Amino acid sequence: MRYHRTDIVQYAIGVLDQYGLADLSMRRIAAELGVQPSALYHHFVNKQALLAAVADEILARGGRSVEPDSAWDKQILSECRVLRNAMLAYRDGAELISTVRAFGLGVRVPHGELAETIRSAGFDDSFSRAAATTILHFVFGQVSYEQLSLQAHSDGAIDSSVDLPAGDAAYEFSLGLMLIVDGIRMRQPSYER
Amino acid sequence: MRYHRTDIVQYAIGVLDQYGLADLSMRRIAAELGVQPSALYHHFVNKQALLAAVADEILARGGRSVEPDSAWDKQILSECRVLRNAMLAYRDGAELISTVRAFGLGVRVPHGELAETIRSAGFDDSFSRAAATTILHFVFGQVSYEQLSLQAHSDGAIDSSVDLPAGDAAYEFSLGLMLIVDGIRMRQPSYER
DNA sequence: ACCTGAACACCGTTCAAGT
DNA sequence: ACCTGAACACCGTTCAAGT
Repeated sequence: MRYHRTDIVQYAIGVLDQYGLADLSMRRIAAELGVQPSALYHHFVNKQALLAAVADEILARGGRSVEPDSAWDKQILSECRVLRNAMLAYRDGAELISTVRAFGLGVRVPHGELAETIRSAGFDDSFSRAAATTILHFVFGQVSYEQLSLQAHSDGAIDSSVDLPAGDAAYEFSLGLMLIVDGIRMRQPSYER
Repeated sequence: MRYHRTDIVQYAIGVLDQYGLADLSMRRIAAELGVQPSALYHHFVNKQALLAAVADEILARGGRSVEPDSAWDKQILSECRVLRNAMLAYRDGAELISTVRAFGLGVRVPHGELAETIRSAGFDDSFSRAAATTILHFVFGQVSYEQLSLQAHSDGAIDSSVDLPAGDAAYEFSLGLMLIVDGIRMRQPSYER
């Protein structure tokens, strides 16, 4: 059997979802494909590049938010919800995306869309980009934590004395996002009371 | 030579600062101590526990914010600045703390203080905790990213086509924090215009 | 209480060679 | 173009045994 980059990414997503990020090794992916580990290096320069491709595919599968012509704040909430769902759809999805970003690799995270949406509310480029970054930091942190506590409840592997969020995750997500969006709105030139 | 937990943590911080988180291995710490790797397991059940201790020590060295009796929002900014400085003081400090948190281990992160400060502004427990969590997600994400781009500029190891923040990190930090704090303030029962 | 020495079951990556 | 086979230089962790 001969494979392409895309086949490998599909299998890798399967491994991720079944075994988790900690067990997403080159050797395991290779084994799953019925191939020698070294074969993967014909398709990806290294493991980081493979993980980046997996991260991009997970985000791509989540789709894009298309709120026709609703208000900028509704649009942001919608874009973030799509992003959150994309990550929640696979085991350790948020951790994977965070990890790839921590490598300094480019992941097709919707920073541009968010910044554009904010700019459409009348902000300049520099502010819009910074605000979009703020939103993304929150989203990745929140969803990673959310996914961690999901896992903590399913297996017993996590120290229960720490007790994680526990509160309604979807609520916490909306609340945090709303705080940031409100903070942005307050800075609109046209903002009154 | 015989060591205690605390000695090992000191050496581990040295290894972290010199070689980075990726090279902070049990074997390297042991080598630095002039001891067999297995010796470390007499002091820590596993690597995660050792990393958690290192994370706690780094945060402890950062100290605590003591803004006598200034306004709640100033207090929050101060607490976050202290936290940021603590992480920036060591190579990969923010990544380390994020990693330990991702394990589901308890790190002595100032969540309680932040929540208490917010509660002092007149919010209920549930909201205060959620808002504190929002702030921390932002802070860890932001400072990790900040530290990544510091590293990207010092070595050439990071894909320069991705080009990271580039903007003034301290400014971005303050801005993001301010957005969240403003969002919180807007929800104060006593808030007017 | 603290450590050694040896082993086990893994990693990511390289490289010559095959088809 | 895609893969094998073998090797290299690492990991974290366990465990019997030493002092």
